[in-house]
Amino acid sequence: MKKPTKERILEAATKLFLRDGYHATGIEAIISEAAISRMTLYNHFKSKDELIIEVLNKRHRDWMYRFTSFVESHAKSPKKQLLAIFDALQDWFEDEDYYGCAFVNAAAEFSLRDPENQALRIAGEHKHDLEAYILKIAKAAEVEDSQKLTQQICLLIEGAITSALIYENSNSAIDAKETVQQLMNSKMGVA
Amino acid sequence: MKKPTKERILEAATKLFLRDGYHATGIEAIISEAAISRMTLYNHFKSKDELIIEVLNKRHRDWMYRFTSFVESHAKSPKKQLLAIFDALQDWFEDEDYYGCAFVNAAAEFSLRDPENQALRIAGEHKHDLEAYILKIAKAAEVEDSQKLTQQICLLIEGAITSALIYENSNSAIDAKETVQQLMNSKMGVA
DNA sequence: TACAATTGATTGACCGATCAGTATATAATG
DNA sequence: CATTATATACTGATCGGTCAATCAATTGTA
Repeated sequence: MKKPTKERILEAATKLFLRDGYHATGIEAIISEAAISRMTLYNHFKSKDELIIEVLNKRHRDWMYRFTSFVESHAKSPKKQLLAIFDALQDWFEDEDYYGCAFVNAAAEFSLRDPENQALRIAGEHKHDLEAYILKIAKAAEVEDSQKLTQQICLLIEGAITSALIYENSNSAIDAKETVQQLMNSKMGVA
Repeated sequence: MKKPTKERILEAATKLFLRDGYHATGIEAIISEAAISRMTLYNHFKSKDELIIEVLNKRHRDWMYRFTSFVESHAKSPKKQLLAIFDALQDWFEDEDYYGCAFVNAAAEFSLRDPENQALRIAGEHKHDLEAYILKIAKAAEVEDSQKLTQQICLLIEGAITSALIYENSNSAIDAKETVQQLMNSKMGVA
């Protein structure tokens, strides 16, 4: 086995949490998927909750890296990067094991009444970081209202993520991209 | 007690499933919330799975009724109704017990690998019905491309639902509304 | 009006299965 | 030999679901 045990556990857990849900995935399933034994898992993580937290933290790093790498390698000018965002999403949605956003799913599954919940905190931070990244590009693109455009792009990103999952709309990323294009072309005109 | 027992159970289950999640909500919590005993629940529903299905079916009816009623009572012309959609969302988001969309949450929680899963089927049907309703209005509004506008509105609806939950953005519905307004004003112009 | 019979809803005790987590013993590694 | 990781068996708690007894209300009969 090449990969460190801890990494194997994290990858197995990530796959199952995404595919089957956080609550529905038991310890048994994780150790089976990672091909390790029970105590090995508890040697690396002190509880399932902590495993969930580490999975989400790692997912945040991995996802942001993949996302930003795609955007910056597929487009050079900030304006084109704003559109390339949706090519990155399209690339993601085409994964055979696309099961939605780990953070949106976590927000759906963990009770929002618990403000102490770490998973929810990480989910919020993830979306915040994503928004900050887009705002940075939007400002570099020198669009009319970078703040507003960023909000609109974020809305469309979230919409595309959900639509790709539930509507089984394989074009949601493309639809969102065209919409952003249309918004950037329009000279504004709120009623 | 005025309300029928079955209805009380459905309301209690709906509240808890939404707030705490489908898996995390146990039978014990439901019968406690509904102030009934265990067998009373199983007398009305043969299993938790069936209860979930009935909750979702009822939620679909109730949600669509509230949504369409709001839209149609707050705007008369189809064009204005397309914008009133987001006022309806805003109204929904302001519920003190807004915990996201029951169907999006269900899709997040139940394994998408199981194509037989009833909950996922209902979630898909719900979104399909919602889209059909919007398309009907869009056609009546005689916009340039009603099909495309409908897709865009659906993307923005889903985005607003998620953003209201995770970003804790209380303006997501308003942002989405302004975006639709901007899209309707723009004379198109894809690159 | 009286009273028993029937029926349907409700209850608390209980079932096996499975949950997250642990104790202990063994095997591998330096 | 010392240390670390692994495997097996087990814990108490909780899961969804069931059973048999009981309660309440209604009905039939006189």
